[in-house]
Amino acid sequence: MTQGFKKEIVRHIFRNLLDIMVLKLVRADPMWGYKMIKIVEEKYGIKLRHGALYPLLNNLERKGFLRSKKETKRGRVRKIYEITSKGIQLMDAYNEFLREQI
Amino acid sequence: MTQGFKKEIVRHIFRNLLDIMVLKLVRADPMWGYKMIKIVEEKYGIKLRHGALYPLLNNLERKGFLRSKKETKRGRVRKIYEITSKGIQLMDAYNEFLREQI
DNA sequence: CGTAAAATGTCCGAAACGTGACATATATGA
DNA sequence: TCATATATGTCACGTTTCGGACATTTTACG
Repeated sequence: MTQGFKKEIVRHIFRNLLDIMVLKLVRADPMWGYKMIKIVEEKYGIKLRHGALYPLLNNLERKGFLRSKKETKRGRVRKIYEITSKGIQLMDAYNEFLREQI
Repeated sequence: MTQGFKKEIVRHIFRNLLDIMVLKLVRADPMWGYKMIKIVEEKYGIKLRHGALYPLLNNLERKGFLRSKKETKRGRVRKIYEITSKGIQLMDAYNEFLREQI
């Protein structure tokens, strides 16, 4: 019954609430952009385009919801993002509102 | 604390999840577009533009999530929308997914 | 050595989208 | 009668957004 909409719902959410989903991912576990793409692909079957994700990440950092530090692991330079207290406040308020509404 | 984000969150949701919010309104109480505008304005302080709302409503009907019937009340022709079973299924699946995720 | 994967970045053209204007019809109250 | 409120619709224009391409660096593997 409900599973018929699953795919379009997941698509809808990653189209419209990508910023929220990114904050959620980073909050659960600090990580870098490339890893998000892999996780989202295997968990949800959605291919995030890095051409959209990286500018979004930089944007979220500029607005103070995320902070990043560069980490070099086996020669690979990664930008590890973690959520800021401002980001946590935003998410909590967002979740609260969604729960009330839905 | 969290109230600082309230306004931008409400804006964010009505920007990105307007279709979901419309389905929610109609599900709770069948109504016409103009009334939605009034309700959203007084409940959330958001001004929905009818130039965006009416095409959306027609779209949701075309996709089978809403159905409408014309009603004339004191000379005013209203298009009363009610949610279809398909619309209910979509909302239930959507809410379920959101709850899992958030 | 050459290819694929990891990792991030920018940018252009296309598509999607919202805003505000134009349009129409009736009712109400001053 | 005139303005305002109710009620819905379309459309052009500008903006925002998005996909795919271009670009670069290093590692891993055959």
